[in-house]
Amino acid sequence: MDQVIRATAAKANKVANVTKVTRADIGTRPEAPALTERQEARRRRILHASARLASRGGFDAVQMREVAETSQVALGTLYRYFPSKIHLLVATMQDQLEHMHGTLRKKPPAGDTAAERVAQTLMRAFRALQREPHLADAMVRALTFADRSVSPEVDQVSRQTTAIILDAMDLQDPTPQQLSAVRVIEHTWHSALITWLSGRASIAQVKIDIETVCRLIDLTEPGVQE
Amino acid sequence: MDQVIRATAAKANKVANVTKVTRADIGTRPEAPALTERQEARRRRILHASARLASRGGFDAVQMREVAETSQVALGTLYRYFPSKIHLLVATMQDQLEHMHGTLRKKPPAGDTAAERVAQTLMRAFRALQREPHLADAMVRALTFADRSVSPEVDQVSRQTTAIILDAMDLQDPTPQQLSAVRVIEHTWHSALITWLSGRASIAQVKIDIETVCRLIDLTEPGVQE
DNA sequence: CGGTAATCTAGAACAAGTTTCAGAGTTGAT
DNA sequence: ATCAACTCTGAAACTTGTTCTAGATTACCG
Repeated sequence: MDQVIRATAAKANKVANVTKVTRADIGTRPEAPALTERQEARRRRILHASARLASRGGFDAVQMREVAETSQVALGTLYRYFPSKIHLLVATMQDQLEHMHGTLRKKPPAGDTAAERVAQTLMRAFRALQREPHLADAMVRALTFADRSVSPEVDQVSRQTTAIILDAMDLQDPTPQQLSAVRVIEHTWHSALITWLSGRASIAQVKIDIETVCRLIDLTEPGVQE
Repeated sequence: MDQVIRATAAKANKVANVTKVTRADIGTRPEAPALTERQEARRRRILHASARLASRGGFDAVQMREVAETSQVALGTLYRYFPSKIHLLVATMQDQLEHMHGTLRKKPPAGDTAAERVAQTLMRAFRALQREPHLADAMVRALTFADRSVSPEVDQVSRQTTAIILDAMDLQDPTPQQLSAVRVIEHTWHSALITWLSGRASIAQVKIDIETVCRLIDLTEPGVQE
């Protein structure tokens, strides 16, 4: 539960004795340290195992030893690819989000206002999550539990989410106010998911919350106010 | 990290063999199983130790063995009062929230619109959290990481937060729409705190987010629309 | 091809949350 | 005051995330 602090400490160590540059975070997307084919395959196996275990029993069912075993990789190797369980699950989320974004792109939401389209898109995503509630649990919990050492990866997830919402709004260049609204929508989205996952809010309630927050967009949409 | 599942399982067991009713959750407020004076004192010591350790190093610094030692209580006893680290930290949050609510009540926010008053109140709370960022970290992380087994306690925290916001709005009987807005504000509040705590958003950014979401209130305030 | 640095494996070891247990201490009702 | 039930203590044990180590394997450079 507190292993994160140790992960952070370790990372600090690595930075400290820079004798041999150990490349951190093989698992992260953007920089892509050019993986071997076999490495890419390993990475894929790991993410696949992670998602499968998560689908079964959520956050707690993703046990590092089991992920390693399932993906036929030594425990140490797993940790080289993903420096902590949280990193692993956040990476899993990135992976799933990409799928999701692709899927959503195919059927753009039909709605007159940007608010409607965004609400519709989020509800579509929500229904997808409902099909794999355990997986959703694992990913969302990891995301909100992540500490500073996972910031880059979490940020990446956040950017991806923003992209999905902006896509739904179908805007060329959003105003700062609209970007603020998008931020708030993301906040609401995450937090509402959590309350649903922990059984404190119904699906209907989440729907209402999403629709409510999406009205914020209307507030900014008319645009011509200068 | 996954101990929560075991805690849940254990609780299930307790429910299962109901030969001797083991009273669960001494730590929870509302039901108040009538604690002895000494028990009340223990509970207080534990919460105090928890808060103190959290203030030092955040979530990870609150180690159950150390909390037990500091509060002069056996480990088993600590677990009898608070069935998991998460329970303990959520209870700590309840405790702090009570303080906070009391403090806020003394100086009601000055503002013309409900939106302003709420934003002002939340920023005041935010500044209080900034004074003890580690404590804030511990409490918020526990809150969002909590699973179903902690739902009642988390719900209690949520109700308390709602009360604070409604207080700031200064309404007699809010409409369903206003309640929705309050829910969304709470979502934003929590999620914004997380992004700040994990270093992904600045204080200024949090302020903007809060002010943005508070505009939702204006949307519903005029009220006379039937 | 040969050598060297990086990577991978198996497995032990460590840390902290959680559980368990036997015995000592309290409490409450009679 | 006394007995039964409950609670507390101290310590060991167990689980799972994380780290470490020594010895294979692999990738790559010449």
